[in-house]
Amino acid sequence: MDAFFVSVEELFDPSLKGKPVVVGGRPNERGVVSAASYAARKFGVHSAMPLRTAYKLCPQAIFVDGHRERYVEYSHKVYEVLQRFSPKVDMASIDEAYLDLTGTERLHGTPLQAAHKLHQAVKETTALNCSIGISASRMVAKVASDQAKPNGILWILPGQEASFLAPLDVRKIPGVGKVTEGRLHAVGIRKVGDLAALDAAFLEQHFGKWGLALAGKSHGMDAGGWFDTEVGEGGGPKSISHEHTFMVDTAETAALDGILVRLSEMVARRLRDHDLWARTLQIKLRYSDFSTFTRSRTLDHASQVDAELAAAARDLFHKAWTGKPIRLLGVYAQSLEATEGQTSLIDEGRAEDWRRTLAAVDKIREKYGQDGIISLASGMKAAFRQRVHENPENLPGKDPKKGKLS
DNA sequence: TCTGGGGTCCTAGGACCC
DNA sequence: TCTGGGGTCCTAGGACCC
Repeated sequence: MDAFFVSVEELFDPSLKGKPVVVGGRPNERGVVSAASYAARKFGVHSAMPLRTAYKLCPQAIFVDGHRERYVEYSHKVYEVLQRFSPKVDMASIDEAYLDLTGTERLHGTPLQAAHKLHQAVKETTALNCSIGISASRMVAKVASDQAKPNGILWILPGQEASFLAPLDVRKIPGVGKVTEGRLHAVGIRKVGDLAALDAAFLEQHFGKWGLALAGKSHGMDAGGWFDTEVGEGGGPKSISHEHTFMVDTAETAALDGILVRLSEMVARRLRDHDLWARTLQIKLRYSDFSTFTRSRTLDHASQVDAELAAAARDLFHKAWTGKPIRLLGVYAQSLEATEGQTSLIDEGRAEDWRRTLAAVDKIREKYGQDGIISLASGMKAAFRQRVHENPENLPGKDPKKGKLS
C-alpha cells in the first residue's frame, strides 16, 4: 500500500489531502514518524525519524496521532480483495502482501492483466492506492513494487532479475540495513551489480552465512531466510510483546511495577486470545542514556496467566535494575505453545480457577475496554462480583450483597 | 536529530546430555 | 593426566522490517 497510514487518515479527514502530513503523534512527543505524506517527504521527513526532528524540518506539517484500529480494518479489507485473486496470500505486514498467482492464468490472464485487475479492485473497495511488483521470486517482486511506487505496476520478466537489480543501491535489498550497508561500502560495494560481480566464496568469507545469501539475492534469488518459504506457509505468532516508553524517565518503583503489571496483563490477554501459552518470559529495560538490557527466564510451566507473567517480569526487573531512571520497559512472551504443558496435580485446581476467572476478566475488558480494569487486584474483585452476579451459587455460604472478598 | 512499538531471524557462549 | 564429538536448550544481544 502507498503511504498507507497517511492515506487511511485522509479517508477520515479529506482536508489532509495533498498537504504535508505526519502520522505518529504530536511534534513535542517522544516518538517517531510512523508515516509521512509525499508532500512531507519533500522536506526530508521519513518514517522512523524522531517527531521532534520532523517538526524542525517541516513545522507547517499537520501532525496526527496514529489509529491502529483503522489501519487493521483497512488491512483486512485489502486481504479480502487479495483472496479473490489467489488462495495463496501472505500478509507480510499490515500494508504489504504476497500472492502466488501460479495457475490462475485462465481466471485472470497474464500476470500483468491480473495485476491491473487487482489494482483496480483494491482501489474500488478501499479507495486506496497500492503498487504492485511481479516476478518469479518473492524478493524481486518486493523490490519491484518499491520501484513502482507510487501507484504503479512493474513486471520483471524471468531472466531479467539480475539486470533489474544491478543499478540499484545495495540498501534496496531487503535485509540490508544501515549496518550491512556500511560494511559493504567499506569494501567498495555500493550497487547490487557490484555484489553480483563478486565470488560467492569471497562474500561468505567476509560476511558468513549472510554473505552467501547476499550473493544469491544479488542475482534475484530468494536465497535463505523468510523469502525462501512458500506463499501462505506462515503459522501463528512466534512471540507476543508490549513495551512502553515513559513521557519522562522515572525511577519510582511504584510507577515501574505498575507498568510491568499492566504490560504483563496485556501480553497474557493476547496469549489467551490466540490460545497460546508462553514458556519463556523476557523483559527489556532502557535507561536514559539509551543503553538497553534484556533478561529472560524459562518458566517451570507454560503460562497465559496475568499474575504468573507479572511475577516473573517483576522479579527479572528487580534483579537487573540498577536503580537509575528508566526510559522504557517491555514484556515479551516467547517459545509459544499451543498447550499448557506440564502442571502438577496440586496446581490443577488452582489453574482451573484462574482459567475461569480470567475468562470473566476478559469479558469485562471486552465490554469496558482495557481500562475497565485498572489492576489485577481490582480485576479479580470485579470478575468475582461478575461471577456472583451471574450465579449467586458462586459465593458459597454468603449473602452476595454483603459478601466479603478475600 | 534524539531516538515508538510490534515483530522476525541470526549468532554465540555455556550448560547439559549421551 | 589432560582431556571428543554431536546435539539441544537457555540466555543475551543485535540487525532488520513495517
